[in-house]
Amino acid sequence: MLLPLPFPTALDYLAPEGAVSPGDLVQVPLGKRQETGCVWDRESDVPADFAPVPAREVARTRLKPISGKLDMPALPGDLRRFIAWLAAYTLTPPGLVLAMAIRARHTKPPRVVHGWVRGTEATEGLRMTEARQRVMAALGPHPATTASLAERAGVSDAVIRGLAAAGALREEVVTCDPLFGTPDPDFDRPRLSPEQGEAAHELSSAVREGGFATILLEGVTGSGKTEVYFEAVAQCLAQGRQCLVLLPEIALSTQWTDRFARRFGVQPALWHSELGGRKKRETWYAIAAGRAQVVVGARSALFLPFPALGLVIVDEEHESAFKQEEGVTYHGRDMAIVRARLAGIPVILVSATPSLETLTNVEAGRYRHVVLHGRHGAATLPRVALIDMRKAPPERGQFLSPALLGAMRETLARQDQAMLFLNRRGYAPLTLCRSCGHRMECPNCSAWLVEHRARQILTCHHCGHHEPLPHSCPSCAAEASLVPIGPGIERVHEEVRHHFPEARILVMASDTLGSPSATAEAVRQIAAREVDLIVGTQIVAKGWHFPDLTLVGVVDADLGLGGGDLRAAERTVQLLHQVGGRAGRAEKPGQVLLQSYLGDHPVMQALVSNDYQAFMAQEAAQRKPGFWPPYGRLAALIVSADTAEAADGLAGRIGARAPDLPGIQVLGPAPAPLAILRGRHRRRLLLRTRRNVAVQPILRNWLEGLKLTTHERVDIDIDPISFL
DNA sequence: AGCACGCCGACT
DNA sequence: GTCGGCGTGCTC
Repeated sequence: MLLPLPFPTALDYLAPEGAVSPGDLVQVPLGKRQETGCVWDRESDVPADFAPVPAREVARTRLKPISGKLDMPALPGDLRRFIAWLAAYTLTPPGLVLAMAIRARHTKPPRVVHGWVRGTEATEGLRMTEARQRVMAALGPHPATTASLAERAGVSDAVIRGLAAAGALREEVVTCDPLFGTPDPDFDRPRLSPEQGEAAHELSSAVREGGFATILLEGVTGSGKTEVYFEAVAQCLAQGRQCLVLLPEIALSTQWTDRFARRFGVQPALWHSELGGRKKRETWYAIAAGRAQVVVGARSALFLPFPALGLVIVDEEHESAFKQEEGVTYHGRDMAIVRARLAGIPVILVSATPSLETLTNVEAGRYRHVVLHGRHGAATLPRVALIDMRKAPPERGQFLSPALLGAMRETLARQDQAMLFLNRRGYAPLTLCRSCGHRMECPNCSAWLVEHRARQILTCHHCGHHEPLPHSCPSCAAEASLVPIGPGIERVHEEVRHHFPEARILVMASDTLGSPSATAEAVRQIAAREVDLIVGTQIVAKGWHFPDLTLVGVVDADLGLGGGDLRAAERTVQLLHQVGGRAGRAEKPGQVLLQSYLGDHPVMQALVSNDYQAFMAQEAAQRKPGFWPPYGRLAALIVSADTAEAADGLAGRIGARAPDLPGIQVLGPAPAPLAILRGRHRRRLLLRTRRNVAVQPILRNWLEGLKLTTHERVDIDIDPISFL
């Protein structure tokens, strides 16, 4: 029995012969409380790959009996194997992974919806008033709820109750869940170009044949990748199987779901962490019952109990947002592949700028490759040009160069839209005292406080700490000496307003938009041409389609390159390519301008020449000799304690017993880039191995027998992405 | 995770 | 004397 608790192993319970089978959800006693657990069978549910902790035998006489079986669908075998596999791979207690799979469902089954159908009693003997006749006429072949029937017939529910009491209406459970319509694979078949058709055929064939396969669908922004993989979804539906589509930020994806609805006639089921309460529970049950056939979700959707999963799609596979950093750390894209392998079904990775990991797997023949070369319809790729900020800098205290301002002016004069991109929220990233040099820093983290001028506060983007913007320097008490250094999106907005007072400007940032519906409204306004200029952070880079947008200006193209992150260059190219892809998606040609002080940097050269392949070849050549991913494996140990001394002490203890074996290296301990986070002092060690070495047994040996006090912690991050 | 147990300081 | 802080260990 696996319980959703951080135990190292499953526990044993007594059950009458044949009463429960693997996957069943049951109530069991634990100490003096009751817990929900999942029946786990040792043979098939525990993977051999990473040598997990063996279960300890408990004397038969001490075993407690299960309290009872819950009336809900069992977790399918492939999901159970996935849970066990992921737990072993990430060195997480399996119960915590199980918790992710059953947390949403709670113990209560969803409310049963009843509806009315024609009853057994004839209506002859009844006084058929006009209202009653309307109700009988409004009845359809499917059960209708009281509310919907009353509305259709234009009567109150009293009329329905009267008819029910007389036997003219009969109550039935509503089987066709109105929340999850049935997608129709033939609802609106698109006209595909020959190239698209061929790609769609290849993907559909993989679905038809079944079996595990990983396929990379690569195509420039606007090449119609979505339409193409929709054909694989259609094939999956035609076979009566379920399909899971993972998107990096699902809450923002109304344009995606609308597109789905136009193609398949109904909205897909949505799954993300903001989904709450009843909706979440009902979605979970609809998926478990097979009524929800297509699920679009964030990475957490990987833990849903699909009884008949036939296809997994990972859109924007290169996105680092797929990596879960808190709690159980796992990479959504990689685990999607594992899920598909364990279920024996194909998985399609989709991107305009695939990750080096994926490209390497393609090259090694582990993944298949389907490429779309052309932009759809009349659209052409945007022209990318560099603005050398060393030669033609902006005015002092400003951030937009004359060249960019000129291009914006021309664009607006043509009645087109322009967009400025800066991946930094707030007004200014640093507030500095001019008289003593004091920097405004977070009391809990080693990070600068970011000014948010609209709210008159300084805030930490790592822990949420915020304080009012002071009038005098807290260090030297000088008055009016604090100055903002560097641009944030609010400051760029101010500058744009100054230069274009007549323009309708929209600011798009995750904190100014807040809810998904606000985002959807902003996107609608842009698409409907109700704004002229957009100033935005990362959020504008998503796959939006803005037909009148012809200019994209990147305010600080160098921004992502600092910080010594392994993937900084790769990520910058991917992000800026994606942002640039917003320009010129319809008939009008698009233009992208990059403001940079590092014009010779390979990243800028790759963007200007639009040669992603050459750039990635160069990236590969840099990572290969040092066995950096994907040519080797990494695992990070984040050591934390409540004082710097304690953190150093623990890091030293761990460092001193670091494994010394051929083919593996330990880097550190070193202060983590965010040496203090939420008041905890952090140190970092990095384990690097050859690709064919499993890091899990090494880590297990290394940390075995390590005694930690309550204030000390060691967090393991297998395949780390972020280096914070 | 929750909960009990047990060991120390500070209180009606 | 006991109340309650938290650090430690266990739950089939």
